[in-house]
Amino acid sequence: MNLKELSKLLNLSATTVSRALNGYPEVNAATRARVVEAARRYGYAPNQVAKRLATGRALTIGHVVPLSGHQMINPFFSEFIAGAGEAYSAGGYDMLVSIVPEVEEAEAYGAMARHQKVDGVIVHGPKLLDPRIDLLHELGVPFIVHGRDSRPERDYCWIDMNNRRAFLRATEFLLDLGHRRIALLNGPETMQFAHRRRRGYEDALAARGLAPDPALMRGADMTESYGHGEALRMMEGHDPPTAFLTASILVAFGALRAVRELALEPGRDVSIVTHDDDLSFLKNSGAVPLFTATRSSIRAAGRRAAEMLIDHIENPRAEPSRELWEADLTLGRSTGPPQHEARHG
Amino acid sequence: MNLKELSKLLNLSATTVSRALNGYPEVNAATRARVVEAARRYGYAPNQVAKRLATGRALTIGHVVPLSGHQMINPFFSEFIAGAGEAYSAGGYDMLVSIVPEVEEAEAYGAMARHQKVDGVIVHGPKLLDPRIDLLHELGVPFIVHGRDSRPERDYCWIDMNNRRAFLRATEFLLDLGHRRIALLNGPETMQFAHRRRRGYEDALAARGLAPDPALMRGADMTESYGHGEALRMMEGHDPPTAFLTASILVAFGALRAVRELALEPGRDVSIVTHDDDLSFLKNSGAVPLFTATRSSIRAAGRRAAEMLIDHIENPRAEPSRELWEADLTLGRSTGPPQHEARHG
DNA sequence: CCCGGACCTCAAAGCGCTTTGAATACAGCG
DNA sequence: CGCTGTATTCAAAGCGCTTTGAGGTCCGGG
Repeated sequence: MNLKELSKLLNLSATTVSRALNGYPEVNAATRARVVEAARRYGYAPNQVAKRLATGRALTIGHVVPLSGHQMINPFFSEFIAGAGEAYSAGGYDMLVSIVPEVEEAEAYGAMARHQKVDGVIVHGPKLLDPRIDLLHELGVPFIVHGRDSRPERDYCWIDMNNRRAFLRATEFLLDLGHRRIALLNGPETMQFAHRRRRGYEDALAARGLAPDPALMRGADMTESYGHGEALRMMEGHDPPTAFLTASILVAFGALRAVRELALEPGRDVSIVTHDDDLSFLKNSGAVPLFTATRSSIRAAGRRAAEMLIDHIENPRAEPSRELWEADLTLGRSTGPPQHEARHG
Repeated sequence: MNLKELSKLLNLSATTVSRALNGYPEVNAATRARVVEAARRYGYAPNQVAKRLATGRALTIGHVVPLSGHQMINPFFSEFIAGAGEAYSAGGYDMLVSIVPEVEEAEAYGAMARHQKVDGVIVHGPKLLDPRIDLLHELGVPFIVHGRDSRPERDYCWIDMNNRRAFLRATEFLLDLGHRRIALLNGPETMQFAHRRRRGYEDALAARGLAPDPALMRGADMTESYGHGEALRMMEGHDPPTAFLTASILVAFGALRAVRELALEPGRDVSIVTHDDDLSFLKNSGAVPLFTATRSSIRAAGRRAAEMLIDHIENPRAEPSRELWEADLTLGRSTGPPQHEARHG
């Protein structure tokens, strides 16, 4: 059933039927009712492809998801799009996802734009100096960055968490408890967010006159086994840390497992603070949460990012908008004063 | 730059340019070279929307992802699409993702099909008697089910893991070690896959003349905290299990955490066997894997499902194909004979 | 009774591509 | 030289929708 057939059935022109269904004012209320009813009865639904060609709007937003070097797909991605999906539904947009090896990432954006498949794109996981931002500017595609470049003064939309401050506060919190040897299990430090987190960590140490110890700092894809492996290695080294600051709850679970394997009590023998993206399948759960954590919902960010992008698409002349969210710092069961200080201080 | 402009520039008709670029044989080799070069130089890329309208093919495959009752997004989904994405790239297809509350799931398939946005869809997570299968048949949309209905004799494509046998083998393995009180931390039992897993578990028990104990069986969304909570409760109950069989590595990590909190040694005091979907961010890692597990890569299944669907779309008259994969059973560090038997047997 | 305006409806053009059916050019053949 | 066949190119129609610009109808005011 297409528009022509439906209008024939109704003895109306395609124009009128189209207008009736799209809510244009210049059609008689009785006619509209008749059209809507017929469309319902015959199960007519406009062909989106034709509609897109005619209107020039794709009503689609693109996401490019890179597979990291080790073919890992970012587990936060599904959480982000769960949020974005809500905004898309509300705004009548579809979501197009392209999954590509990391090295083809930029090209994937180019292809989406040139073929006019999408009205806008979301840029995930910006690197330190991210070429995609210039690329998208050149291509003239509306976009929003989840995170930001190191040149945020440039004219583009972004939504980000205050990574530096979150890790500054987390580190200060551990320092206040008396910890001096605090390990950082960071995300991949080619990423902007990880870079900022490290700065927060280092700034907090510096403010107390402490120098960061390279032996206590790592950066890598945020997996459970990374957290476990690095925590184990550090704890078994000489002069082990008394606390860990981890970049994701996945890493924190790994570190926790290492602590338990060493027959130590988390929160007493070793402290763990983590950033928590509030993943729906890995909750920081419990009446008192398991982990002391800086928390910012990645899903909420996805929802908001989608809203902002839609807004930007529909009002292209408006100023690019930015939002910087602060993370909560919630107290859990994984932190306490270091053993040594507790006994003697 | 569109086709008309490019052909004007080349002093050729749009027909010839289109054919040159699409590899049709009836165009002179020299002409083709000239066209291809010009397209490259001017950055011409055909408008996909127009192409789709003209050819009647969407070159897009749809995924509908439901948000469960508690708004949880299935973490396996991202892993599945990572695999599927590879097949789509290879076949020139795009991936359209629609994220909807569970109750609107069927309607989302209907909308994709009626609006002709997609050439086919993937059905995730079939329920016991899944209405989507009939619906898609009626709508005439090619589809493949990841999993299967309880009526698999009906004519549709599917790819599934032998869930029943995997859990049968896992249970038998624990029984062979001497375990008699084996807890099952299953997925949501409205799902076909969880239902089959439970049958495997029960069949294995029945074969040894053991009756399943309802106190040792649970089914729910497969989260870490579910695994932790249920394992803790069961261990603290009277007549606790000596082994756990869990439906996902997420649940297994939860159970492991509970075991450790009780100061018990996994593999010695309590055994854990899990199914492992081989998630890239939650590896069952180690020289000897952490968990004894039945393993089947959900990502590989995604890749294969996409290939099969594309095949089905391009050869609609062929018989619907099915594949049933067997899971490996790999030995890890989380299992051993039960304490009591070990001492006295 | 005529005219302007409000209201409703329509035919046709256009979105950018593919594909059909026809046209042109040229070589080879009898 | 006329004819057939092959190789190459083209004009035009069509995919299903929106939108423009125009036409028709009906009303009240002059």
